[in-house]
Amino acid sequence: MSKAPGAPRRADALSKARIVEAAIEILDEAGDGALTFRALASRLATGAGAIYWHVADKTALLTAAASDVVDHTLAGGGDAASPRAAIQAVGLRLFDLIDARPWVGAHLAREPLQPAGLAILEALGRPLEALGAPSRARFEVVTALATYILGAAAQNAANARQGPPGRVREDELAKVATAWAGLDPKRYPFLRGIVDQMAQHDDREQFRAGLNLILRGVETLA
Amino acid sequence: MSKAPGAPRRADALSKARIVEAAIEILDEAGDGALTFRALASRLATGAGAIYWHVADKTALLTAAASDVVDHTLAGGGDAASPRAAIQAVGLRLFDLIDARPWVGAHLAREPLQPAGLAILEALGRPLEALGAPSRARFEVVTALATYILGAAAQNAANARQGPPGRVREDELAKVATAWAGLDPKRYPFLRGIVDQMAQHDDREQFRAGLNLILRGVETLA
DNA sequence: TACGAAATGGAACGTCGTTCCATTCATCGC
DNA sequence: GCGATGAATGGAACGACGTTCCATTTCGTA
Repeated sequence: MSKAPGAPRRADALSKARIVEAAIEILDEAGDGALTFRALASRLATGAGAIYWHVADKTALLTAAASDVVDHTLAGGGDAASPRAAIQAVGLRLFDLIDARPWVGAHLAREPLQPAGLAILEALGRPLEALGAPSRARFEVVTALATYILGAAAQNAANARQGPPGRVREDELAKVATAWAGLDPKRYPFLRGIVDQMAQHDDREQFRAGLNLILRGVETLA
Repeated sequence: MSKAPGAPRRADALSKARIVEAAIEILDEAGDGALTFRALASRLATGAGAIYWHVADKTALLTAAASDVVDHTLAGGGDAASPRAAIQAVGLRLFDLIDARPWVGAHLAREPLQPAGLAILEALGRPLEALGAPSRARFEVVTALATYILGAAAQNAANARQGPPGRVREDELAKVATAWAGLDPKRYPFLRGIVDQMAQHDDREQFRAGLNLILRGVETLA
């Protein structure tokens, strides 16, 4: 009687959307390593095999999950005062997203050409011509921005992998700082010289500074 | 009688150096996914358990392998005409290394603070003060450079993962280009506009262009 | 020559992604 | 109304992996 061929078999029927939603919950609660087809099946009260009817494999699952949260993050952008501010805003929004959900950064760095990656390129590229970048350099400039942002994402995700429990970032920094301080001064004079800056730096500010460096470089092209 | 406690039991005795060497061979020949403790044991004509006497785990093995090839690559640097040329040379040497051995890029992006990562920061940092970067910004500048370089490394490694057989890079680009051309013009106007640049770009030139953007930005700080 | 520690290598464990397949259920032609 | 068809399900099973365990061998030393 019902015309929809996809009429649900039960109220809580499986669907790609529901699977991705559950996957995101697991990733947010317990991180990268906790996303398992068994854990996912358990949370959805089904078998692991059933999931494969809706999702090709684990990579596709992570791609869909990353695309979901990235699209949502990028959509939240109001209009900025200047093209430069617009690009900064996109970068910082992505930084904050990956700071909160490191698994996005890890996956994005591993598979850059997924839908989420395209959305990032598009969001970065729009304000670009207004910034004054010559049109023939646009490809090089967006990819440079994306490379930097995704690189920072990967490293942030790597940092987050060791110490998940909350306020231990300072301890981690202190540990790295003492490790650097113990380095051979003959082989690592430069690192020894910036130990203090390293110990006191703020990740978000560091990211913003690097982004500004690229933007300054772009402005010299105009 | 012999004073060395570590005297080899046989001529082809196991050692960390020999294990790392064999691991590098496997990685170079068959890529990331082929490095297995079983495959490694088979190549060394021993058991998987014996390897653990010399190496803590797989991460440590990859870290040692990456450190080996990165140190070797960085050591090959002659003196450059200018500090700017020196930094460009370090970047391009690393790009070529990772282009030839994508597994290095994949591991470096996943674990940035290993010995290899420190060597990269040191190599980038030395020419920096001569470039005119204010000393209080040195930390931000090196990490920005390293973030960009390691980001490009990760993406290059990701590209290499799909099509290992030699001269198919052009085909890959063409495939991505037609995919972009088929994108919804309403949602992706910018990407549609740079499809041609994307189809014709050269990876190494693109990398160099992004590096130059950052270096220009640094020079505005002086 | 006998002993203890370094070193070895193969078996075994637990977990993962994925495949397979018997079974269920809603739909559609008769 | 009623089987037939195919979408959808879920649990068992497969093969491979990283890692652990342990019986055994080998060597320096007493």
